Amino acid sequence: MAKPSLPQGTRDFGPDVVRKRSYILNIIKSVFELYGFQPLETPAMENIETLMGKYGEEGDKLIFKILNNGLDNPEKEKQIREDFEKVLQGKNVKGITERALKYDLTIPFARYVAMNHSHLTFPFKRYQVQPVWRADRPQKGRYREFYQCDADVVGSNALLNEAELASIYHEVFSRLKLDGYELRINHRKILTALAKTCGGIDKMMDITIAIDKLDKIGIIKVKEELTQRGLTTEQVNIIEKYLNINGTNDEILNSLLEIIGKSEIGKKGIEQVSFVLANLQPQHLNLKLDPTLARGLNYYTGIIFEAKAPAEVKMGSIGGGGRYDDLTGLFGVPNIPGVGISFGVDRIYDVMEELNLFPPDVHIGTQVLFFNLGEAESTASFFLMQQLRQKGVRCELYHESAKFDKQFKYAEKKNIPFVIILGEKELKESTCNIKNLTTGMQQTIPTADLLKHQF
RNA sequence: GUGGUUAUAGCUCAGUUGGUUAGAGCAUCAGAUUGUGGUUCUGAGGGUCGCCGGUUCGAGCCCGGUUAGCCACCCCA
Repeated sequence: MAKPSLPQGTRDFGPDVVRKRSYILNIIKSVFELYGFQPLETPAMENIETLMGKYGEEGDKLIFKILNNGLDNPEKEKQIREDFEKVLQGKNVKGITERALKYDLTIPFARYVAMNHSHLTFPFKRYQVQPVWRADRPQKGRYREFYQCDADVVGSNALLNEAELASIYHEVFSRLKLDGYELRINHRKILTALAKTCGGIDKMMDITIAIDKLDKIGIIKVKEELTQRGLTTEQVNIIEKYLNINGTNDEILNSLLEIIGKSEIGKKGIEQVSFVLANLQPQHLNLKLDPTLARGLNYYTGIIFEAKAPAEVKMGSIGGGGRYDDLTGLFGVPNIPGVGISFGVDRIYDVMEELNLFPPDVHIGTQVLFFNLGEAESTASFFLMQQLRQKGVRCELYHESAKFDKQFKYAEKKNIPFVIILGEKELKESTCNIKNLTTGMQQTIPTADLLKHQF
């Protein structure tokens, strides 16, 4: 028998890890609820045409496709061979694969809204916490199965939503003690205006992909890449001027007005960003306008967000989002605009682990361990334990009569803070010993008082 | 998908130009200790050297392939 193993890029989560993940997830979910979002879940798999073509050419390649069942049916052999020929040419054929694992939560949500818009109350605010799958090659902070936590508002053009979503980022990261995070915003229309002034709208993709790398590769390489992508020196110079914009949010807005303010679309983008910034206290939210922020997903049309891990951990993006004018239009229901954000829990986990930000009590599962010191003693302990459980105290009784040494070590390993020792002597006297393993302090109390004791 | 790099005990890692029986620390288990853990001491168990093949009298070490981790590119949370 071969050694068991996991598929590339997937992980098991042991008890400690699940507790820490839940700690993060619970904070995110409760903040979503605090802002009036409602939960939604969609299936792990979608019909493949729901997903294809929504994430750009690269995205399509990273979608996990599911092989149809029954391909070995001899009656269909001829058709299947023909279909498979098409697969070899890089096409998707229903006869071979008609379903795929979901790639993100936004598109399935758009599909849901398109299917249910007639009986949803708009604006519809939903949050969704589920795994997604990408056939990417794994590396640090990149997995093939990972969780996304999304909050979206659909059916509203109000920029108030953007302001609220920015506050959610702040609230969640503050509660996680992840100070030092950075939230950057930009506007697709600002990027569009830039593209229009140099190279034309069809160069938009080339320009955004290149300038998005500024942080990583520096201005010189970005210029090289722009030239390589077919921009003239004059156009590259405008972009360089754009990339050199710096200063406070207000200063950046002014510089942007200078470069692209003449274009209607650019002006509109700048206005919207100003509005959102004006309605928040950006300095308190680590909120920074960043004209170089691009984001790959091509359905964004308005303000875009990116949350970055504290600079010292080299993780990059731990969340992102933005506004999309017409996502449900892809599914035949036009004119439902939306805006949403996403948290990448797996990356947030890695960052928190690296910065040691989990609270120590995150590991406390069982609060009290009853020692097992014999038959009569354990029967009495069991009875007491059940009463404590009724009170909501998480307890367990050691599974067999054993030496003290063993039972103490069990409690230690499981991070159980209290043990209750009830032996022959205590049984006679109707008392029990409560020992706090953190402090080493021990007290003897009448069993009758145990239920009143605070753990 | 492309390139680089790593893989030895549960964990972290040594392992000489290829040479007899592959080591250490930590962890585990047992004992010192039949009602008080964390310290200490003694002892024990634990390995198909990731997997498959090749070169060689002989491979943990060299070569090829493969799987997985990590890193870079692409892209992204």
